[in-house]
Amino acid sequence: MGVKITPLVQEEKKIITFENLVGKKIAIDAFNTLYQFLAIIRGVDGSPLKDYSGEVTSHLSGLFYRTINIVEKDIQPIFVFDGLPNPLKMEEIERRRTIRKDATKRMHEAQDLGREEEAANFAQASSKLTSEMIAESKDFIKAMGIPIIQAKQDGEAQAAYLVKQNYAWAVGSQDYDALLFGAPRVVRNLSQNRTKKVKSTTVKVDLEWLSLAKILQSNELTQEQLVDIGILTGVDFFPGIEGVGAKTAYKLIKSHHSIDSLMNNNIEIRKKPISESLNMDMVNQVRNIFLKPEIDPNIPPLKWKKPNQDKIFEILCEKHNFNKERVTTALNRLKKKAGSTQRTLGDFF
DNA sequence: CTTCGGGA
DNA sequence: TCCCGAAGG
Repeated sequence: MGVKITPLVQEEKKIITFENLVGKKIAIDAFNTLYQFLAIIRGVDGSPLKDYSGEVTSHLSGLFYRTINIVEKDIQPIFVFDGLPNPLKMEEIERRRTIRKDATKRMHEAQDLGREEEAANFAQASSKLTSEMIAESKDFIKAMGIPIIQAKQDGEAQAAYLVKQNYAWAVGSQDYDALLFGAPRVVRNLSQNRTKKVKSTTVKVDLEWLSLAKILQSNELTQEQLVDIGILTGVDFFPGIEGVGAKTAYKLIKSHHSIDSLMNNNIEIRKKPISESLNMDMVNQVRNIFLKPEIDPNIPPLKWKKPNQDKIFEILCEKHNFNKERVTTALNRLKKKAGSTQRTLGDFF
Protein backbone atom coordinates (compact mmCIF):
# COMPACT_ATOMS: atom_id res chain seq x y z
CA MET A 1 0.00 0.00 0.00
CA GLY A 2 1.38 3.34 -1.02
CA VAL A 3 4.09 4.10 -3.54
CA LYS A 4 7.52 2.84 -2.53
CA ILE A 5 9.90 5.70 -3.31
CA THR A 6 11.77 5.89 -0.01
CA PRO A 7 15.24 5.90 -1.63
CA LEU A 8 14.29 9.01 -3.62
CA VAL A 9 13.06 11.00 -0.64
CA GLN A 10 15.50 9.78 2.02
CA GLU A 11 17.98 12.61 1.50
CA GLU A 12 15.31 15.30 1.65
CA LYS A 13 13.63 14.13 4.83
CA LYS A 14 13.89 16.85 7.43
CA ILE A 15 13.35 16.05 11.07
CA ILE A 16 11.20 18.67 12.74
CA THR A 17 9.27 19.19 15.97
CA PHE A 18 5.71 20.20 16.73
CA GLU A 19 6.98 23.73 17.41
CA ASN A 20 7.89 24.02 13.74
CA LEU A 21 4.24 23.42 12.84
CA VAL A 22 2.70 26.00 15.18
CA GLY A 23 -0.13 27.85 13.49
CA LYS A 24 -0.05 25.59 10.45
CA LYS A 25 -2.98 23.76 8.92
CA ILE A 26 -2.34 20.10 8.14
CA ALA A 27 -4.60 18.15 5.79
CA ILE A 28 -4.57 14.71 7.37
CA ASP A 29 -5.36 11.63 5.31
CA ALA A 30 -8.13 10.24 7.51
CA PHE A 31 -8.21 6.68 6.15
CA ASN A 32 -4.46 6.39 6.44
CA THR A 33 -4.65 7.53 10.05
CA LEU A 34 -7.60 5.34 11.01
CA TYR A 35 -5.99 2.21 9.58
CA GLN A 36 -2.84 3.07 11.48
CA PHE A 37 -4.77 3.22 14.75
CA LEU A 38 -6.62 -0.02 14.03
CA ALA A 39 -3.37 -1.82 13.33
CA ILE A 40 -1.43 -0.45 16.28
CA ILE A 41 -3.75 0.24 19.20
CA ARG A 42 -4.17 -3.18 20.72
CA GLY A 43 -4.24 -5.03 23.96
CA VAL A 44 -1.51 -7.43 25.03
CA ASP A 45 -3.23 -10.34 23.26
CA GLY A 46 -3.16 -8.44 20.00
CA SER A 47 -6.89 -7.80 19.84
CA PRO A 48 -8.06 -4.23 19.27
CA LEU A 49 -9.76 -2.22 22.00
CA LYS A 50 -13.48 -3.00 22.08
CA ASP A 51 -16.57 -1.79 23.92
CA TYR A 52 -18.88 -4.14 25.86
CA SER A 53 -20.80 -5.10 22.76
CA GLY A 54 -17.61 -6.11 20.99
CA GLU A 55 -17.37 -3.12 18.66
CA VAL A 56 -13.82 -2.02 17.87
CA THR A 57 -12.85 1.32 19.41
CA SER A 58 -9.10 1.56 18.76
CA HIS A 59 -9.59 4.15 16.03
CA LEU A 60 -11.67 6.39 18.31
CA SER A 61 -9.10 6.21 21.07
CA GLY A 62 -6.34 7.12 18.63
CA LEU A 63 -8.33 9.93 17.03
CA PHE A 64 -9.30 11.42 20.36
CA TYR A 65 -5.92 11.54 22.07
CA ARG A 66 -3.81 12.32 19.04
CA THR A 67 -6.06 15.10 17.78
CA ILE A 68 -5.99 16.68 21.21
CA ASN A 69 -2.19 16.56 21.22
CA ILE A 70 -2.08 18.19 17.80
CA VAL A 71 -4.54 20.94 18.71
CA GLU A 72 -2.80 21.51 22.02
CA LYS A 73 0.40 22.23 20.10
CA ASP A 74 -1.43 24.95 18.13
CA ILE A 75 -1.55 22.94 14.93
CA GLN A 76 -4.80 23.00 12.97
CA PRO A 77 -5.78 19.60 11.61
CA ILE A 78 -8.21 19.03 8.75
CA PHE A 79 -9.34 15.46 8.22
CA VAL A 80 -9.69 14.48 4.58
CA PHE A 81 -11.81 11.40 3.91
CA ASP A 82 -11.66 9.18 0.84
CA GLY A 83 -14.60 9.16 -1.52
CA LEU A 84 -15.40 6.38 -3.97
CA PRO A 85 -12.31 4.57 -5.13
CA ASN A 86 -11.08 5.02 -8.68
CA PRO A 87 -12.07 1.94 -10.72
CA LEU A 88 -8.37 1.21 -11.26
CA LYS A 89 -8.00 0.80 -7.50
CA MET A 90 -10.38 -2.17 -7.39
CA GLU A 91 -7.62 -4.69 -7.97
CA GLU A 92 -5.60 -3.28 -5.10
CA ILE A 93 -8.66 -3.24 -2.85
CA GLU A 94 -9.36 -6.87 -3.70
CA ARG A 95 -5.72 -7.73 -3.01
CA ARG A 96 -5.93 -6.14 0.43
CA ARG A 97 -9.20 -7.92 1.12
CA THR A 98 -7.53 -11.25 0.37
CA ILE A 99 -4.61 -10.42 2.64
CA ARG A 100 -7.05 -9.49 5.42
CA LYS A 101 -9.03 -12.70 5.02
CA ASP A 102 -5.90 -14.80 5.07
CA ALA A 103 -4.59 -12.96 8.13
CA THR A 104 -7.88 -13.49 9.95
CA LYS A 105 -7.71 -17.23 9.24
CA ARG A 106 -4.11 -17.51 10.36
CA MET A 107 -4.90 -15.48 13.48
CA HIS A 108 -7.58 -17.98 14.50
CA GLU A 109 -5.28 -20.90 13.78
CA ALA A 110 -2.53 -19.39 15.91
CA GLN A 111 -5.02 -18.67 18.70
CA ASP A 112 -6.21 -22.28 18.66
CA LEU A 113 -2.62 -23.45 18.96
CA GLY A 114 -1.95 -21.03 21.78
CA ARG A 115 0.68 -19.13 19.82
CA GLU A 116 -0.03 -15.71 21.22
CA GLU A 117 2.67 -13.65 19.58
CA GLU A 118 1.89 -15.08 16.16
CA ALA A 119 -1.82 -14.50 16.68
CA ALA A 120 -1.15 -10.90 17.64
CA ASN A 121 0.83 -10.33 14.46
CA PHE A 122 -1.93 -11.71 12.26
CA ALA A 123 -4.52 -9.78 14.23
CA GLN A 124 -2.86 -6.56 13.13
CA ALA A 125 -3.12 -7.43 9.47
CA SER A 126 -6.75 -8.47 9.79
CA SER A 127 -8.17 -5.11 10.87
CA LYS A 128 -10.95 -3.71 8.75
CA LEU A 129 -12.40 -0.23 8.59
CA THR A 130 -16.17 -0.58 8.14
CA SER A 131 -18.51 2.04 6.73
CA GLU A 132 -20.08 2.38 10.19
CA MET A 133 -16.68 3.11 11.70
CA ILE A 134 -16.02 5.70 9.00
CA ALA A 135 -19.36 7.41 9.56
CA GLU A 136 -18.91 7.46 13.31
CA SER A 137 -15.36 8.77 12.99
CA LYS A 138 -16.68 11.68 10.94
CA ASP A 139 -19.31 12.46 13.58
CA PHE A 140 -16.70 12.22 16.25
CA ILE A 141 -14.20 14.50 14.50
CA LYS A 142 -16.96 17.06 13.98
CA ALA A 143 -17.85 16.80 17.66
CA MET A 144 -14.26 17.67 18.48
CA GLY A 145 -14.71 20.82 16.40
CA ILE A 146 -12.27 19.79 13.69
CA PRO A 147 -13.14 20.41 10.02
CA ILE A 148 -13.66 17.54 7.59
CA ILE A 149 -13.23 17.54 3.84
CA GLN A 150 -14.89 14.84 1.78
CA ALA A 151 -12.81 13.85 -1.23
CA LYS A 152 -14.38 12.88 -4.53
CA GLN A 153 -12.02 9.93 -4.83
CA ASP A 154 -8.62 9.60 -3.25
CA GLY A 155 -8.15 11.46 0.02
CA GLU A 156 -4.46 12.01 -0.72
CA ALA A 157 -5.38 13.75 -3.97
CA GLN A 158 -7.84 16.05 -2.24
CA ALA A 159 -5.38 16.73 0.57
CA ALA A 160 -2.70 17.54 -2.01
CA TYR A 161 -5.11 19.99 -3.64
CA LEU A 162 -5.70 21.70 -0.29
CA VAL A 163 -1.96 22.30 0.05
CA LYS A 164 -1.54 23.36 -3.58
CA GLN A 165 -4.27 25.94 -3.09
CA ASN A 166 -2.90 27.09 0.27
CA TYR A 167 -5.89 25.93 2.27
CA ALA A 168 -3.39 23.86 4.24
CA TRP A 169 0.34 23.94 4.74
CA ALA A 170 1.06 20.23 4.35
CA VAL A 171 -0.51 16.84 3.88
CA GLY A 172 -0.27 14.58 6.91
CA SER A 173 0.15 10.95 5.89
CA GLN A 174 2.49 8.01 6.31
CA ASP A 175 2.39 7.34 2.56
CA TYR A 176 4.26 9.20 -0.15
CA ASP A 177 1.33 9.10 -2.57
CA ALA A 178 0.45 12.72 -1.90
CA LEU A 179 3.77 13.68 -3.50
CA LEU A 180 2.70 11.94 -6.71
CA PHE A 181 -0.54 13.88 -6.51
CA GLY A 182 1.59 17.01 -6.41
CA ALA A 183 1.38 17.94 -2.73
CA PRO A 184 4.08 20.59 -2.15
CA ARG A 185 4.67 19.36 1.41
CA VAL A 186 4.09 16.15 3.32
CA VAL A 187 4.43 15.63 7.05
CA ARG A 188 4.94 12.12 8.43
CA ASN A 189 4.72 10.70 11.96
CA LEU A 190 2.45 13.46 13.19
CA SER A 191 2.42 11.96 16.67
CA GLN A 192 4.06 12.40 20.03
CA ASN A 193 7.44 11.56 18.66
CA ARG A 194 8.98 9.28 21.17
CA THR A 195 10.18 5.76 20.71
CA LYS A 196 8.41 2.67 19.54
CA LYS A 197 9.23 -0.95 20.09
CA VAL A 198 10.11 -3.08 17.11
CA LYS A 199 10.88 -6.66 18.09
CA SER A 200 12.24 -5.91 21.56
CA THR A 201 14.44 -3.05 20.37
CA THR A 202 13.35 0.58 20.53
CA VAL A 203 13.61 2.92 17.58
CA LYS A 204 13.08 6.64 17.56
CA VAL A 205 10.24 7.78 15.35
CA ASP A 206 10.78 11.37 14.34
CA LEU A 207 8.30 13.85 13.03
CA GLU A 208 9.47 14.52 9.49
CA TRP A 209 8.75 16.91 6.71
CA LEU A 210 9.24 16.53 2.95
CA SER A 211 9.27 19.18 0.26
CA LEU A 212 8.19 18.04 -3.19
CA ALA A 213 10.21 20.79 -4.87
CA LYS A 214 13.35 19.72 -3.04
CA ILE A 215 12.80 16.07 -3.88
CA LEU A 216 12.34 16.85 -7.56
CA GLN A 217 15.30 19.22 -7.55
CA SER A 218 17.78 16.92 -5.81
CA ASN A 219 16.83 13.98 -8.03
CA GLU A 220 16.63 16.21 -11.10
CA LEU A 221 13.18 14.96 -11.96
CA THR A 222 9.99 16.52 -13.22
CA GLN A 223 6.66 15.79 -11.56
CA GLU A 224 5.74 13.70 -14.63
CA GLN A 225 8.91 11.67 -14.24
CA LEU A 226 8.23 11.08 -10.55
CA VAL A 227 4.82 9.72 -11.51
CA ASP A 228 6.42 7.50 -14.15
CA ILE A 229 8.79 6.13 -11.53
CA GLY A 230 5.78 5.40 -9.34
CA ILE A 231 4.07 3.55 -12.17
CA LEU A 232 7.13 1.38 -12.82
CA THR A 233 7.53 0.46 -9.13
CA GLY A 234 3.83 0.13 -8.43
CA VAL A 235 1.05 2.32 -7.08
CA ASP A 236 -2.47 1.69 -5.80
CA PHE A 237 -3.78 1.92 -9.35
CA PHE A 238 -1.23 -0.28 -11.08
CA PRO A 239 0.97 -3.08 -9.74
CA GLY A 240 4.11 -1.91 -11.54
CA ILE A 241 6.75 -4.18 -13.05
CA GLU A 242 7.82 -7.16 -11.01
CA GLY A 243 11.24 -6.77 -9.51
CA VAL A 244 11.46 -3.06 -10.26
CA GLY A 245 11.98 -0.88 -7.22
CA ALA A 246 12.53 2.83 -6.87
CA LYS A 247 16.23 2.67 -7.65
CA THR A 248 15.80 0.69 -10.86
CA ALA A 249 12.88 2.82 -11.94
CA TYR A 250 14.86 5.96 -11.24
CA LYS A 251 17.77 4.78 -13.40
CA LEU A 252 15.41 3.83 -16.22
CA ILE A 253 13.66 7.19 -16.19
CA LYS A 254 16.92 9.12 -15.85
CA SER A 255 18.41 7.38 -18.85
CA HIS A 256 15.30 7.34 -21.05
CA HIS A 257 13.38 10.35 -19.64
CA SER A 258 9.92 8.78 -19.80
CA ILE A 259 7.96 5.55 -20.01
CA ASP A 260 7.09 6.46 -23.62
CA SER A 261 10.74 6.29 -24.52
CA LEU A 262 11.22 2.99 -22.65
CA MET A 263 8.31 1.61 -24.66
CA ASN A 264 9.45 3.01 -28.00
CA ASN A 265 12.81 1.31 -27.57
CA ASN A 266 11.12 -1.72 -26.02
CA ILE A 267 13.75 -1.80 -23.28
CA GLU A 268 14.34 -5.12 -21.58
CA ILE A 269 13.73 -5.18 -17.87
CA ARG A 270 14.83 -8.31 -16.05
CA LYS A 271 15.21 -10.13 -19.37
CA LYS A 272 11.71 -9.20 -20.46
CA PRO A 273 10.74 -6.57 -23.06
CA ILE A 274 8.85 -3.78 -21.32
CA SER A 275 5.97 -4.06 -23.80
CA GLU A 276 5.05 -7.36 -22.14
CA SER A 277 4.53 -5.57 -18.82
CA LEU A 278 3.06 -2.23 -19.84
CA ASN A 279 0.87 -0.63 -22.45
CA MET A 280 0.71 3.09 -22.98
CA ASP A 281 -3.05 3.19 -22.69
CA MET A 282 -2.89 1.97 -19.11
CA VAL A 283 0.14 4.11 -18.32
CA ASN A 284 -1.66 7.23 -19.49
CA GLN A 285 -4.72 6.39 -17.45
CA VAL A 286 -2.62 6.05 -14.30
CA ARG A 287 -0.65 9.19 -15.12
CA ASN A 288 -3.93 11.07 -15.34
CA ILE A 289 -5.03 9.89 -11.91
CA PHE A 290 -1.98 11.56 -10.40
CA LEU A 291 -1.50 14.54 -12.70
CA LYS A 292 -5.15 15.47 -13.22
CA PRO A 293 -6.79 13.97 -10.14
CA GLU A 294 -10.52 13.93 -9.49
CA ILE A 295 -10.86 16.49 -6.76
CA ASP A 296 -13.57 18.74 -5.42
CA PRO A 297 -12.37 22.29 -6.10
CA ASN A 298 -15.05 23.81 -3.87
CA ILE A 299 -13.62 23.97 -0.39
CA PRO A 300 -16.07 25.11 2.27
CA PRO A 301 -14.82 27.57 4.88
CA LEU A 302 -12.57 25.68 7.29
CA LYS A 303 -13.59 26.26 10.88
CA TRP A 304 -12.04 25.00 14.11
CA LYS A 305 -14.73 25.16 16.75
CA LYS A 306 -15.16 24.48 20.43
CA PRO A 307 -15.76 20.79 21.06
CA ASN A 308 -19.30 19.51 21.56
CA GLN A 309 -18.75 17.97 24.95
CA ASP A 310 -22.11 16.20 25.19
CA LYS A 311 -21.65 14.58 21.82
CA ILE A 312 -18.15 13.41 22.71
CA PHE A 313 -19.38 11.87 25.97
CA GLU A 314 -22.25 10.28 24.08
CA ILE A 315 -20.01 8.63 21.50
CA LEU A 316 -17.10 7.67 23.73
CA CYS A 317 -18.64 7.01 27.14
CA GLU A 318 -22.29 6.12 26.58
CA LYS A 319 -21.89 4.23 23.33
CA HIS A 320 -18.42 2.78 23.68
CA ASN A 321 -17.66 2.51 27.40
CA PHE A 322 -14.70 4.89 27.55
CA ASN A 323 -13.83 5.90 31.11
CA LYS A 324 -15.58 9.20 31.78
CA GLU A 325 -12.83 10.58 34.00
CA ARG A 326 -10.14 9.94 31.43
CA VAL A 327 -12.26 11.49 28.70
CA THR A 328 -12.96 14.53 30.87
CA THR A 329 -9.26 15.06 31.58
CA ALA A 330 -8.41 14.96 27.88
CA LEU A 331 -11.42 17.06 26.93
CA ASN A 332 -10.33 19.80 29.30
CA ARG A 333 -7.03 20.00 27.46
CA LEU A 334 -8.88 20.32 24.17
CA LYS A 335 -11.25 22.99 25.46
CA LYS A 336 -8.34 25.16 26.51
CA LYS A 337 -7.05 25.41 22.95
CA ALA A 338 -9.94 24.75 20.61
CA GLY A 339 -11.58 27.63 18.84
CA SER A 340 -8.78 30.05 19.66
CA THR A 341 -7.14 31.46 16.57
CA GLN A 342 -3.42 31.39 17.01
CA ARG A 343 -1.20 33.45 14.77
CA THR A 344 1.55 31.76 12.81
CA LEU A 345 4.75 32.10 14.79
CA GLY A 346 8.15 32.35 13.21
CA ASP A 347 9.10 31.32 9.74
CA PHE A 348 11.14 28.22 10.19
CA PHE A 349 10.55 27.13 6.62
C1' DC B 1 -1.00 4.85 19.81
C1' DT B 2 -1.37 7.45 24.28
C1' DT B 3 -2.12 7.64 29.03
C1' DC B 4 -1.58 6.06 33.63
C1' DG B 5 0.68 4.75 37.83
C1' DG B 6 4.04 2.58 40.69
C1' DG B 7 8.84 1.70 41.70
C1' DA B 8 13.74 3.50 41.38
C1' DT C 1 11.09 13.35 38.88
C1' DC C 2 12.09 10.10 35.54
C1' DC C 3 11.32 5.69 33.50
C1' DC C 4 9.05 1.76 32.02
C1' DG C 5 5.64 -1.70 31.92
C1' DA C 6 0.67 -2.15 31.79
C1' DA C 7 -3.80 -0.61 30.69
C1' DG C 8 -7.05 1.44 27.91
C1' DG C 9 -12.12 -0.44 25.64
